[in-house]
Amino acid sequence: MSLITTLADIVGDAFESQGFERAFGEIAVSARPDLAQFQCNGAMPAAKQAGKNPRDVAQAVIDAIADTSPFAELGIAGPGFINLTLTDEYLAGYIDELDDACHFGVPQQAPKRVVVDYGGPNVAKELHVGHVRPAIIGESVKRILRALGHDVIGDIHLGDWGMPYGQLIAEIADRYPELPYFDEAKVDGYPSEAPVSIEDLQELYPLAAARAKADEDFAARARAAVVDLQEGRPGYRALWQHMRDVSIEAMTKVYDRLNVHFDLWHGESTVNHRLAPMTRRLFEDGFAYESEGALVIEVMTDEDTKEIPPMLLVKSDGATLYTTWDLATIEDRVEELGAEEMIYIVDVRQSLHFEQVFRAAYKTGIAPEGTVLDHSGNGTVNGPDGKPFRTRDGGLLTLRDLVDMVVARAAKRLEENELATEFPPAEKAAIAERVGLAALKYGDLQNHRSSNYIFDIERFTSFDGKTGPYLLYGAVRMNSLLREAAGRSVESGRVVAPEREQERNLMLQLARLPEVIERAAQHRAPNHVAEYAYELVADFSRFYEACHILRESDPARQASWLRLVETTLAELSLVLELLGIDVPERM
RNA sequence: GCCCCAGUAGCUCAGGGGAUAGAGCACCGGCCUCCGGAGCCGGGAGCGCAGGUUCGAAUCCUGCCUGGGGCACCA
Repeated sequence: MSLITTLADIVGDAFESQGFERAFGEIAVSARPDLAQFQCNGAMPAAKQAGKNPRDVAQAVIDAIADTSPFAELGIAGPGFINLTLTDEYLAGYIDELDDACHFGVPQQAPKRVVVDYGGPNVAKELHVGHVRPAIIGESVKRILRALGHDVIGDIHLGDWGMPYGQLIAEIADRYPELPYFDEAKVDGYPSEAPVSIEDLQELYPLAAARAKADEDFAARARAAVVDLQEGRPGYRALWQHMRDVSIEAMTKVYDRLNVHFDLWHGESTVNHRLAPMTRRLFEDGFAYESEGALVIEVMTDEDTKEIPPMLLVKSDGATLYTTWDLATIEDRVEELGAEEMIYIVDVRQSLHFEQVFRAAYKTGIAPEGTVLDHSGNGTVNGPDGKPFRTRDGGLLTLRDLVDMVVARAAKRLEENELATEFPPAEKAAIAERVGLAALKYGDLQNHRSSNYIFDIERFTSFDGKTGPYLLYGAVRMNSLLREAAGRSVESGRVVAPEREQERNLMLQLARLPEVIERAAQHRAPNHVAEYAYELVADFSRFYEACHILRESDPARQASWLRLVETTLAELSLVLELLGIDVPERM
């Protein structure tokens, strides 16, 4: 159990014994570390409720604490804050038991089946800077929920079923009419080799899209191709499958580099078989009705004071669209995956879309009561001008180029600082890769998920201050210290009561992980974990300066300090893993 | 026009109805006979405006100003 919930139990018991709800015993890290380590604010609302004096209530609660042995100090301050400070022995005892096996105090919750929907790139288009946030944040959210014991499935939810693929099919048909995919008499036996490479697709797609705008005849053929594709015309399906496969192969390379991994590579197309039965049922059950030739679902209720437009279910030309697919995907996740919770890490600008889809899902029973549907939107990466990031010529920066840029900058910095110079070139390159990615990821994750931030490569790759490289440096230094200790046959032992402030602060910091993870999970906001990683390393650095471990003459204290380093490294490793940041052995 | 989001230090950003609002960068000043100085210690400076709710508001509510985004047959 976490330290803070242990304390909340003790104080909650005391509240209860005085006739109050035990929830008033909630404990927080003190806002005034000069006065106490922890605080409880419950006496003030409790007194309010009972019509009593808050300081009297606080005193009564303190007097009612059954076992005061963990506390060095218990006091009242201000209007009725209960201040708590632990004995050093108690704190050391708690830290002594912290390890991987007990998840560093992180409570394991009743597992829920959760789907995290993140990534969402389109087939046939190269990943670009706009995909970096959902990828990094989604991966972290997935890992954070897993750390709490949930059963989490990460699904990339590819954009693979819309107009773009009709346009591409039409374009390819025009250019290479001799390909077997366009022979209507043929129904199988298509080549296993893709007729187009990912580079071809990336070149063809913008051309086809532009052509569809300018050439009505082409646009009509593209629309017809979409309908044929969705109805299962074998040649089109085969060609589409090639496009999908080569795209996945290309994006996997980039995602792997980012340490982003999906359990499912589902997409819009995955639920194609559900579309017709679902829309038919919704119409028959009276949920969907005709409006301006299209089929829509009313999602506004009597309680709404704001206008919310109906959700478009089927277009007037009979085709489905992304709302239909997203609704069917909810159905699929409930029925096939047993999902109880679906979290969408998708651009915040999609919020109206999700609002409509979620309302429709609840209203129609596609999402059973109690299902959590949550659009936890991400913000954008902006350029120095505060607008969404563009290359110098106004184009979109590809994700691959972005990663290359950051890694190259990291490599240059290593050189400038004459670091890792004696390592073999391959290791040096691997280190630059990790430093660059840590810089990129930490630069992203330290911001709140939903806020936009300015991408500043110089700042992110800087080796000073609150950056990814600083965290790696901390971890590597701990590793190096432990290696040195092992070389001198110095062994770790039981954690003993801290003597110095820096030692005590590090212990208190180590004890905070559980509530950090819970808060991050609750808000789907990895920046809380990112902030904690920095604080942990910073507290370690202070401890490291103040307590010279290898020179310490008292063997018990030395063993305790070494143990503290081991615990810190283990916890930091966990935290960096939650952020998706890889640590090199040395650097 | 309606709706959503944001406005916090010179810059980039955190911040959970609680006490004296925090970091990093930049700027100024210290610290290696010592485990990795990518470090540590110290310094100044801030919640868009106006009301309201509350014992207590950066946080909740209302209005205004500024910026960004979104408003069915693209995704």
